[in-house]
Amino acid sequence: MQQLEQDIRAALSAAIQQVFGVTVAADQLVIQPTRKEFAGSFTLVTFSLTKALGKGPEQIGQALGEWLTGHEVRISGFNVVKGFLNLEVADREWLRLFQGLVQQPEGTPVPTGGPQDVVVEYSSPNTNKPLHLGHLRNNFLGYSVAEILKATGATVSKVNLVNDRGIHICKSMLGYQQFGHAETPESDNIKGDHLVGKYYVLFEKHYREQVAQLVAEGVAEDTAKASAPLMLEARDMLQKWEAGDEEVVSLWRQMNGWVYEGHNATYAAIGVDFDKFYYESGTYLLGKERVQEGLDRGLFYRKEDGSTWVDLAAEGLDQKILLRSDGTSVYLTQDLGTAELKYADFHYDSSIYVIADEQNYHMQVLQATLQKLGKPYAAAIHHLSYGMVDLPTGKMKTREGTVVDADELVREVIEAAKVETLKKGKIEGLSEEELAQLFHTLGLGALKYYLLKVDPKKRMLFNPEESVQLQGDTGPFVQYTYARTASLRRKAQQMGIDEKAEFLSLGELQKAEREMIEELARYANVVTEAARTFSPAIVAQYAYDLAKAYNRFYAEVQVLQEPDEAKRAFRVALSVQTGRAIKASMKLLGIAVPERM
RNA sequence: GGUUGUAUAGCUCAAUUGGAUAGAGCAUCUGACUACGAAUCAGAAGGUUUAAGGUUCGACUCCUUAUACGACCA
Repeated sequence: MQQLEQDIRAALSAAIQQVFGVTVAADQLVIQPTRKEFAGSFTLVTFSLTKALGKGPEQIGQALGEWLTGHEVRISGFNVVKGFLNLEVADREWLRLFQGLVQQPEGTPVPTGGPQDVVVEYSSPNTNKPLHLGHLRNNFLGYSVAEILKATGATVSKVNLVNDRGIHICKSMLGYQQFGHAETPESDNIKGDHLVGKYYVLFEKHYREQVAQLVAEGVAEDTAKASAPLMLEARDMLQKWEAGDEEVVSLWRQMNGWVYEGHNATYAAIGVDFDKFYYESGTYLLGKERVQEGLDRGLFYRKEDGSTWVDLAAEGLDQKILLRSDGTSVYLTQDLGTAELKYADFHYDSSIYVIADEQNYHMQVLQATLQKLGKPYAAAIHHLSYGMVDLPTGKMKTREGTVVDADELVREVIEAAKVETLKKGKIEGLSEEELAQLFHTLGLGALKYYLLKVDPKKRMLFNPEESVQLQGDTGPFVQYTYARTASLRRKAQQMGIDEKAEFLSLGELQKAEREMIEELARYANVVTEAARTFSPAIVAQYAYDLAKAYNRFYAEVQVLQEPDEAKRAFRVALSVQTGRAIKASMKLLGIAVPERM
């Protein structure tokens, strides 16, 4: 398709030269897909040529259309509507294109000229609580973008930067010490991340009570927050941690271990993985060294209180603190260290950070600071900024207990898929294990598709009822369509139909067939665009379009009942190829497709 | 206060980056299973693209101002 469009551009450019004696570069022509209501596949917008050619838009369209049908065999017809020249591509050309797709081995990369060595950092959880709905959008996005970039032929490394240190981690540790009873995930049969999260919440609860108490006694709120006993203890614990206090570090290890186990179980359930883990406890010291380097080279400066700052006013940003007056590090400090480690490990030409848009400013500061330090890898940093997930009731808030837990949500979508699938009753003969697998595939398919179909940049609304729906623009709709093609293929094989027959001499195509080929041929464009914009939403939209087009095709033409042998084989091949394309597209979203459902 | 993002059908989202009569799904209504999977298909209805100006052959898209909601930085 990309090739065909280029050829048409070149032919149009030649036509303009021949007919009007004017040179217009092929890539300057405005070409777009023809709208459904008109005949044709490619449309030249002739408005933009009127000045250069000194003619009216209809006149230009008519002249170019006539020349092209006379000189380019692949163009079989044309029509002109106002400033639009609609070009019809010959059926033989569509069949040739289709033949090419059928013969292409699975997983053939789509070269885009984009980066070749990419690091995608995503997930990046705190080790004081379980994953929630917001993390799910992040994880699905990160995984999917990595898959999309792989499809362009790039080498992609997925990394997870674990936020395993800092005051918030101390809070859950302190909560456990003070309000816990030495329980373990085993003793209470609870996932480790949930156990730790419970004590983080308990800490916050008691801490708020202390603050409220102080405020009631007449203390100013800010002072109360800073001087509540629990906060003082947490700070004390953080200092002990930084000093390597044995008892504190050992508790830290134990509780983080529980969280890792819990998070890993969630990762396994949602089907995401990582090539490498980084831990902030392992990068903040390197970050401090970089701050010192900047200080030595006069790029950063110290204030009277001993804190270290970088001045990014020249870059349109503010002054930003790098080290506190007591010498402890801030987020930015450790991010400097992590960036350096990642580059040392992977020598990337593109480094993607999947982080919510609330950190837009922070990411600008990080990149500008690295640039100030003259780090060669700074320019390759790209912040894949995505919008937060809202609930019908508003924002998710820990305080108000409105946070949607990831593990629970996954259980719910699987259960919903199970209920609906059993209701349909089309799955006899599957074993218990196969059924469990199927419900998982469908439940996660619904959830992933729901979270990925929205433009990542945009804030989105999570509606629990809609997220488990199976009809319309949903993951299971696409999965269902795949299962249809698979079912049809099984029957065709039983009938001995050759799905790899020769189709070039088939003659005229039906509208539904032609549209199906056009959709299939778009795949490379879709991958290119999705990779360029880091947008799984484009792939989701495409998977939906494929499914929609196939179901229309399926309703309009007969496949196995078609009496003409050549046509029958062609339609089977079209179905098989559609199945392949759906499977490949869904794979880019991290979604599996079932053979039956 | 400063910076910044968003605003499209009742609801959730699209719109090939300035092109044709702004498209889908959900919800509502109508039709299609003794044809290959009805988790489907066909159709109806639903819009002053937040408001007001501007730029041009042409604006949901670009510019200005205002309003609403969000985020970040003090």
